[in-house]
Amino acid sequence: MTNNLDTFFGAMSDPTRRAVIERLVTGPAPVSELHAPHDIALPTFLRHLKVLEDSGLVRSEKKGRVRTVHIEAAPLAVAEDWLQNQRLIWEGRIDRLAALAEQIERTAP
Amino acid sequence: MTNNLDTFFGAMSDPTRRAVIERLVTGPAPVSELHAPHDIALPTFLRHLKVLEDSGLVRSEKKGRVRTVHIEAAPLAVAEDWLQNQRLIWEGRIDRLAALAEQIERTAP
DNA sequence: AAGATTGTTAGTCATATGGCTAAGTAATGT
DNA sequence: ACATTACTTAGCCATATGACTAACAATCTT
Repeated sequence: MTNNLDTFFGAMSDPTRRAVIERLVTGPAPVSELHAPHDIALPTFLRHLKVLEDSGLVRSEKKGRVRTVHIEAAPLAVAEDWLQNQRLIWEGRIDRLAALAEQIERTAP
Repeated sequence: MTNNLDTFFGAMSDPTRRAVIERLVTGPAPVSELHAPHDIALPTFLRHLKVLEDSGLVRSEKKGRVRTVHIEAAPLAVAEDWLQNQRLIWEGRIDRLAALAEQIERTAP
């Protein structure tokens, strides 16, 4: 499997798509409503939605002629965890450096 | 300003670049060491580094013939915050739904 | 000084990405 | 039935992205 994070970060690297996510965390919406604030052609917008759906960030169901889109929050959490992890490792390193500095302080005051 | 998150997420959407970040959170390293584990040509790898540097995730200094690269953790934190924010909004919505359900329960038991 | 290391620059190539228009389909409103 | 709404599909275009080789430059090492 080509890492999940690939498609996630790829999906989030576009402002239109991030805006859609920002909208969807407040609740599901039909395609037309999601499209409205964006000044791009509908087909172009639909392909952004497809990217989001392919990345697993979003799902949709069609009822009648309306397709309703909703967010799938899990991938957000996965990415958040990854970032947090990196930060913790990095901070741990800082802590280690601080500890080392302190140790040097004690050894050679 | 074209959102900071654009270049950040774009930078993180590539596995090679994420691997570099994962390595760099444990401490700075010269280009050659960063390149070693990756089975791609050096020039190709250098362009990945440039993407990371352009996105502000990484900086580097050259001393003699060795260029040492180190991470800039702030962008990681910014992205983590953004994701956390989205999650909180989403969870807030869940809470509101739960509250609504509870309210309905009480109204019509 | 000669050779090995460690990048760097330049140029090519294939594919992916983000945008468009035009035309089509399936529901729904009148 | 007909028009309108709400997507869908198909196809085109320009630019960006990720990979390569070849050749160059600047340090060490010996």
